[in-house]
Amino acid sequence: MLRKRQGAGLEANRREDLLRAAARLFVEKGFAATTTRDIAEAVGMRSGSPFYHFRSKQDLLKAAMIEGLETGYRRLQAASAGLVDPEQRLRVMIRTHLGNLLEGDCQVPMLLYESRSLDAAARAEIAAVSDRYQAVWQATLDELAASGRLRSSSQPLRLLLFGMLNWTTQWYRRDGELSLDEIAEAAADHLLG
Amino acid sequence: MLRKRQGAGLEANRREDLLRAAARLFVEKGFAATTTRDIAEAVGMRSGSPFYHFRSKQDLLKAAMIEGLETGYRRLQAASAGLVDPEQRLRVMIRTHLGNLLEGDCQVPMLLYESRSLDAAARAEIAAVSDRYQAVWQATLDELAASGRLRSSSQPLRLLLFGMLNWTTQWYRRDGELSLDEIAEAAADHLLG
DNA sequence: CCTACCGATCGGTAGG
DNA sequence: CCTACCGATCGGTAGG
Repeated sequence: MLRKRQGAGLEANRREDLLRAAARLFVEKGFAATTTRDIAEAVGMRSGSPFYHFRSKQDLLKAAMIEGLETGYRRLQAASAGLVDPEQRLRVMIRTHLGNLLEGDCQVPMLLYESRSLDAAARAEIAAVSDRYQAVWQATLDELAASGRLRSSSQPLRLLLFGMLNWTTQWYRRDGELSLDEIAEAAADHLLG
Repeated sequence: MLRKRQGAGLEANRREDLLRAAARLFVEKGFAATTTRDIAEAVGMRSGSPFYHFRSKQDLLKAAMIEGLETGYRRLQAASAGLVDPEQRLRVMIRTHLGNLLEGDCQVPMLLYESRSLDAAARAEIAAVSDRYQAVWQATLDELAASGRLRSSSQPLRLLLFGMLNWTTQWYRRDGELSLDEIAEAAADHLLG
């Protein structure tokens, strides 16, 4: 019984290893340019072994995306749920989102771009998780718009805001001049009055 | 002589056809997921024929990127060069950039993302063309900052601005609610006071 | 620009 | 999770 539980735990660990390696490689080289052999090698397996844990390469992508999104969602909730003032909450959310993007080893929005490689069913599953993430933002932006602390309607604003933040994955460098705190502040300042 | 010139013209046309098809497919499916056979088929050629015009698949990507960037650069210059007021110029540049991104059939910034598939020499060539494009923006943003019409330093701002604009390729729909004019205005308003 | 083709690679599977 | 393998596909070339 104990051995059985331990076995299942180890197996789950290997699955996690594969997911992390896959996410990193998919972001780095793109889904199509990453081979399942690359992923296997990254975790010290032989070429056929990933298929013991995942049915297909697409399945690996789907699982990596969903896990990345859910981790980000949990972090966002944990950081912002207690904040009553919507402006302060937005600032914390922006900083948390940048952390989700740039402090981990998997840049989810760039991964999301790869959903073109999935079938409609998988894309729908991912869109559902992604929508939850968006909804948290929309609620706070609506709150700010209602109290007059945003100039314009809040839906196009959400899209422009996500653009500012998500595009950082294209130019941010850990050893660059700007810290995440500074970027977060600049983005928030340009949004709020 | 006339026939010769005509022949060269037709050949150049086929080359252009290949470039346009390649750019569209590379954006749509990604570089690695697009086969040279896809590109050949898109212009009615057989699988080996693209290699009469281009040495390799990478060469096609490089040429498509450079041409896209140069076309965009020309449009940007043509639209903005005559404008003296920097604020008005910035607004026109924003609108023109959105046109470059979303009115053509090749979304250059998303193509730029594929430069990871090129070698260092090709990447450097592309970076040089891209830098010229950026420099036009930086000059106008500096001018605005110097005259106090921008809140913060203008270099991080340029990056955030490009994020707002380039990310539109991820959500903009031609038949959606927002027009390019409206998006351009919203972006400009959130940048300027 | 086409025909015919090659060598390499890749996702995935059977069987243990 | 490994070994051994298959069928398909792909970038690219020779020769015309």
